[in-house]
Parts: sequence; structure tokens; C-alpha cells
Amino acid sequence: MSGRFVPRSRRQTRATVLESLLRTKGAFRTDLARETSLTEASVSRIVADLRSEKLVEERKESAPHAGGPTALVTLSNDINLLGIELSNSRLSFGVGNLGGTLDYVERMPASPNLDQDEFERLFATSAVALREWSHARGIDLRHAAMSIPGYGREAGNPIFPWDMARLKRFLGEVLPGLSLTLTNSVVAQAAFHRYAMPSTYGVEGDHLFLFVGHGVAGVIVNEAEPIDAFSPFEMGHMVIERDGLVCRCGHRGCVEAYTSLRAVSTIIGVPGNEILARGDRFLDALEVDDVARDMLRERQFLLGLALGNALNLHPVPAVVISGWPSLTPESDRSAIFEGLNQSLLGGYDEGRLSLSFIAPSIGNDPKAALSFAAYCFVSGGGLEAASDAPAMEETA
Amino acid sequence: MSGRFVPRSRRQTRATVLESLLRTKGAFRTDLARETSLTEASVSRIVADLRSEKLVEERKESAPHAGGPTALVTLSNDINLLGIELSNSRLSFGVGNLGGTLDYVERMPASPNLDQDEFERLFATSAVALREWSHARGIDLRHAAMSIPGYGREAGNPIFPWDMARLKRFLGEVLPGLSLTLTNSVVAQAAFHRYAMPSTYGVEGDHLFLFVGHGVAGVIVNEAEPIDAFSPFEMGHMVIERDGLVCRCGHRGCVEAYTSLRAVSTIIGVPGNEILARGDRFLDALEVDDVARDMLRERQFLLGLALGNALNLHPVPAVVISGWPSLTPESDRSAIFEGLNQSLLGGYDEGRLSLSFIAPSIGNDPKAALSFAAYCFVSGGGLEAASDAPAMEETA
DNA sequence: CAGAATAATTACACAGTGTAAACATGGCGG
DNA sequence: CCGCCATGTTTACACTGTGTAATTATTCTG
Repeated sequence: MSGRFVPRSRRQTRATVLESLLRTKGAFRTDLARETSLTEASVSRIVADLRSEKLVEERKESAPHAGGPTALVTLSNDINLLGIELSNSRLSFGVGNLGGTLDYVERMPASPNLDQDEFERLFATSAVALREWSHARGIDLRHAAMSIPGYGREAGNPIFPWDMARLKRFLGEVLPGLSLTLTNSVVAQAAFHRYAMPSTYGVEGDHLFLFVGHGVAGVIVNEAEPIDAFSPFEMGHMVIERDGLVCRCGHRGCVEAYTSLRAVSTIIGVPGNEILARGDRFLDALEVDDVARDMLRERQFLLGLALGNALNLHPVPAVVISGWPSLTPESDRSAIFEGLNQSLLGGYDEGRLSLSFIAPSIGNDPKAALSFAAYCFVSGGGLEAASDAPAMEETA
Repeated sequence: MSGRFVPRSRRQTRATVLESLLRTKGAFRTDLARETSLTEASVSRIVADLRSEKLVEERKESAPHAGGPTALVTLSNDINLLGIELSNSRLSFGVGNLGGTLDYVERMPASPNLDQDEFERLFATSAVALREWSHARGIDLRHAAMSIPGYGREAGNPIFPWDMARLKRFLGEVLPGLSLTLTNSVVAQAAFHRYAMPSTYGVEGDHLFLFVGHGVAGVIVNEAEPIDAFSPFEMGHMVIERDGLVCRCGHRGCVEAYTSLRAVSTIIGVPGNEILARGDRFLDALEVDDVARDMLRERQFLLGLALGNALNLHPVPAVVISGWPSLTPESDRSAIFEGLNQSLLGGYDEGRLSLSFIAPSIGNDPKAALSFAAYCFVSGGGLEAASDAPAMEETA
């Protein structure tokens, strides 16, 4: 049981410490030592290192009792990162710090079918402005991350069928000297929830975070693992009804064809963004009739059915759903549980699966990409990408 | 790029070396160094260590060219392990060595509903015989593994709903002083394929190994990861047909209800084990009529559909199917591809997904459990479980 | 302002590593 | 048959990150 000697690389320990600070937004050395499973001696050495590099700061703050810790270690706010976020409706990017504050934002409407040429045209000019802005302030960007819906499939991205090598090359040219990580939007969202939102949802531990928006996808959040190991969970194209509704992917009967924002907006005859904008009471606010309401219940049933199927393959103790179903009244939403009950092995049981809902967060782009950039920077130990270990460029 | 200094624990390096030897069935030191990413100096030290503990041996064997390696390092064959395998039709166990040779086997018929009391009665007497046998030969067992279908679910095992704590306690009492690992049957199968079969199937790299037997389950084999990190892949209870056939799990429309050996045997009116026994030409041999044959095609279509759904959630570049579909003619089997084509995102494409079939291996129990035991022993560095690091008892 | 309580730093020993030099082995040409 | 050559194997050494334990610093309490 004695914590035996298992040294890690310099980069790795630094990463552990920095990641802990990013998550907690500052901690005393004692707590740091506990969280990182290092001795206080090691923490002391590492913090001294990081401080000399101006990656962390210490603010005097004493505990209420005698002999408590004297200073709170926090990440420096002078580290600048770039986040780029592509979504179905817009392209946004911004510069911010490790605390998640955005200092520069630009958002441009974009079509769900934005092609790569258009993107390059759009971004090229903005990138010049961005560079001027940073240059004027003497800001140098330490890392950049771009999140893309559907990113990470071997088979290519079904939503934005871009050439990733070309994208990297392009960004490398437009933002010279800046290390960049591409990632899936849901992974970035997970980073956002973990690092930028103090405690939006009450789920601790491993869980599935599922988005029901234009697509139906999520991410398995494994607390014990680094975020870049999270696997995007593309549930949207599970066929649940043979010869069912036609989906944009070309198949029939996909979950997405039934439960996406687009499908819902067809049912109630209201554009998708308006549904989200109405928030909690959209069914009432939009005067949805009973027929449509029944259909929405049915759709939620199918969502539950598919979710159960997915959980049979990949069991997790908790699921958090974000999207339009989070905005329906509990009585309608119960259809999800009914669906779950018909597919989840052993049936749905509160004790074994905790299912919760959070309101879809809209309009905070590109904070998710920024959070992910922060994670990337930190998980590289705050060192330049070059020196040690395999580069993490290819992070999915 | 310079291979920086990242020491690992003694246990870990030993494990790496031993695992490599287990997989390759012997290697020259140079190759070992390459495979384990250690320097030859380190390999030298570790091999010297292992040799002094009689875990490995060196056999003189020189290369055909000048200055080649002089001795082949192999695992010792004097290390004895116990494998216990529970399946739907029998309970088997045996003692063997790291090379996979069984020196003692006992197989007992058991019902698919074998309950824990019966198991304990069955095993208790055999365990005495086993202990006498080993004692007479001065054999001491270094590790034991038991594989159980459906093992590893948080929610409990739907197939053998036993109390795992009690099972461990029982085995601990009947086989005192023997360290034991429980695992899922498919994980054990993966170990068997990796370590005991030189190259049964031509798949290299990550893949899904899918069994279609009494249940429909598989395992994702991730070459880069240790076997105990493999996740069992329970596809059998994915609901693919709402209000479809009743499944033994109580739900309707599960894959298993359509494609399990039991379902097939119902269609052609022949017991499941006979189907497998007939091998390659069971359709002809059993004089299956055209109606039944069409149904089997349909069932394979559903299997493909479900597989596509599963792969959407968890993409892998290759799938190997073992079970009755492996025994059907290619013309019938093509239905699987049709099903895949209707659910797999982007459709089925040879270039992106390699799907292959291998004959179901029957009658080799408990070799799979033995292979897994070998893996466990080796991945513990061949050290007693006590000393270092978190115990690996809980391996799923 | 002394004492108590805890935090933070530092000296030390240690384990596992890579580098590079020394040593060993077997085939080949003379 | 012998020395050379090419390669494999071992060893001496320096280095890094670690934990332990002793030392020093800080802040509250009485």
C-alpha cells in the first residue's frame, strides 16, 4: 500500500498539477498534493518551477485557523489562448485566458453546409484582424483549439466533410507559429463543463453527456481520464426503425431523423433556434397542439429507446441530457424513461442509472473551444510542444 | 524526439517484457528492446532478473549471419496457472502453463441456469481433486482466472446472476492462497486469440471480435492496450425491432432474440450444438429448406443492421465474426453486409471496414481462461500480488 | 509575545533509466 | 586455423524525479 516510487516525466507531473488548478480555479498546496497524488515536497518543487515561468501565481490568503496554508496557487491569467468554434449556424472564435474569460470575440453566421473554401475565405480576413489585435497588445497566443461537429471519425466527418490535413495546413499558414488542436464539438463542450462551469450539473463521476440538437451526439466523460481520451458518442445515426423516416445521412430510421431539432421544428412548425430561445416553456409559448405534443412524446420515447441501446453497449452510471428535451415538462419527458425501460438491460432503475437534464447552453461560443484549448495547453505541462514526449497534435 | 527518461515501476517494466514474450512465444533481446521501447541495457538487466527468478529461460539459437543474437528468450514452462471457464453448457477448468498447454482438465456439463449453490457443490469436490493432483506433483499455482459470460456489468450479470463477492470468497476458501481474477468470457477469448493462437485470423490492429452464440457479444480488441482494459461489447440486447420477438431478457426486439444460436435452432428445428458440430455446411447437412434459409438471411441482415448501429457508436476499422454466421455460405452471409449498409454511417465500404469470419472455436475450454490467467500473471510482472501498486483483483 | 499548529522547503538517499564504453560471440576471408 | 568484422550483451556512470525526514516559515491563540 505504501505509495511506491513511480516517477513520471516532468511534463506529466506539471500537467497533473496544472490540470488540477484549471479544474479547481486555484488551490492550496496541501490540496494540490492530495489531488495529484504527489507529496508536498514534489508540489513545492513543481510550483516553484511553474512560478518562475509565470504559469502560476500565488495570492496571499490564509486559512481561518492556526497554521493553515498561506497562499492560494492559481493559474496565471496572462496566458492567452485561441478558441475557434464551428457550429451549424455560425463560426466563432476568440482569445481568452485560462480562467475562461474572453477578451476578443468574433462571430460570423455560417450555413450548416459551409464548405472549406468558404471557411478559408471567411477566416483568412478575420485572422489578419486577430493578429493585429494581439500584436497591438503584445499578446502571444500559447495554444489554439478548434472544435468541429462530427470531428474524429476515421471514415470522415459526415457533417462537415472537410479535408482535415488541408484545414491544419491552412490554419498553420494563417496563424503561423501557433500550435493547434482540432477536436469534436462535444469533447469541447465537456471541457467547457468541466473547466468553465463551476457546477452546472450535479453529476459527479463518469457519465454520458448527450446533446440533442441539430445532431444527436454526446461524449462519455470519464473523470479518471484526460479529456482528450473522451470518446465522442454519435448516437444520432442509430437505426431504430427499419424503413423509417429518411435521415440527412441517407439512411432510414435514424434517431436523428426523429429527435433532432430539425425533426422537432418540422412537427411544431417553428424554426429550431426559436425553440431553444423560448426556453423552458416552449411548448406553451409556441402554442403547440396536442397532436404535435403526442408526437414529441413519441420522439422522446424513441430517444430513450436508443439511449438504452447505447447504454447496453457502453454502460455508464449517469446520463445528462441537454437540448430540447430538457425544455419539455417532466410529464412529457417521462417518455424517455419509458423508452429506456424497453431497451436498457434489466429495465430502467433509478438506483442504477441517474438521468438528469440541463438547459442547452446557447450563445457562449467559442468558450467551449477555449476551454479545450486551455486543457490542451495545461495537459502539455505548459511546455512548448517540441521538447518532450509524442506531440499531442493529433488529439481527437 | 530524444527518448527522454520516463522511468516506470519495476513491476511495470517486467510486465511489458513478459507480455511481449507471451505474445511472441519467445524473442531475441534486440527484438524485445524494440517491442517494449526499452534500451538493450534495460532489457539486459530485466532479463537477468527474470532469469534469476526462473520466470524466463534462454535457449541457444544463433542467427544465420555474423554477429547475430545468440540466445532466444522464452517464458519458463514451469509456471502453472489455473483456468476456470463457465459457459452455457458446461463448467471446465484446468491447469496449464504459460505456453498454453493444459496438463489437467476437467469438464462438467452444466445448465445455462446453473445457480451459485450448484456451482459451489460442483466445484468444491473437484477442487479437492485438483489440489491433490497439484500437490502430488509439487506444483504450485501462480494465478487463477475464471471467465463468466456476461461478467462485468455494474448492474449485475443478466446471464449468471450470481453474487460476485460470494464467488470470490468461495474460491478463496476452496483454493486457499491462490490469487484469482474474474473476467468476462469474451475478454478471455480475446486473450486466447492473442496469446494461444499464433494467427488464426488475419486481423492486425484494433478490431471488434464478435461472438454470435447463445448470446451476441464481443470485445473491442485494442492492440495498444492491455487486455484487461478491453471492454466487453454486449450487442445482444440492442432493440432493433420495436414490439418484436420476445427475448429472454424480458424485452422485445433484441438482436439476441433474432440471431442467437437458440433463435436459429428454432428456425431450423435442430439443437444449437448440432449446428456448430456440423460446421461449414450445416445448412446442407441439416437439409434446411428454402423458407428457413430465407429467414436465416433475414436474421443475418438484422445482425448487420445492429452491428452498423454499434459501429456508429464505437467505430473500429475491422470486425471479426465468430459463430453460426461464419458457417453459412457467402451468398447468405452477404445479408450481413446489406444490413450494415443500411445503418453504418456512410454505408458499408470495404476500404473503411474489414469484416471477416472465423469458425467458432468449440471444445477448447478452459484454454481461454488459462490464457487470461497467463496474461494476469504476466501483467503483474510475475511478482506476488502483494507488494506494489494497486492490486489488480478487480479486473473486469 | 510565546506557544501551538500546520505549511513549505530542503538535504538526502534511492530506483530505474539512457549513454557510451567495454566485452562476448560467431561467421568469414585469407 | 586465425584474426577481423559485425553485431549482441553487459557494465560503469551520470542523471532525474521521487519520498522521507529534518528544518524553517507562517499565522492564529491565549
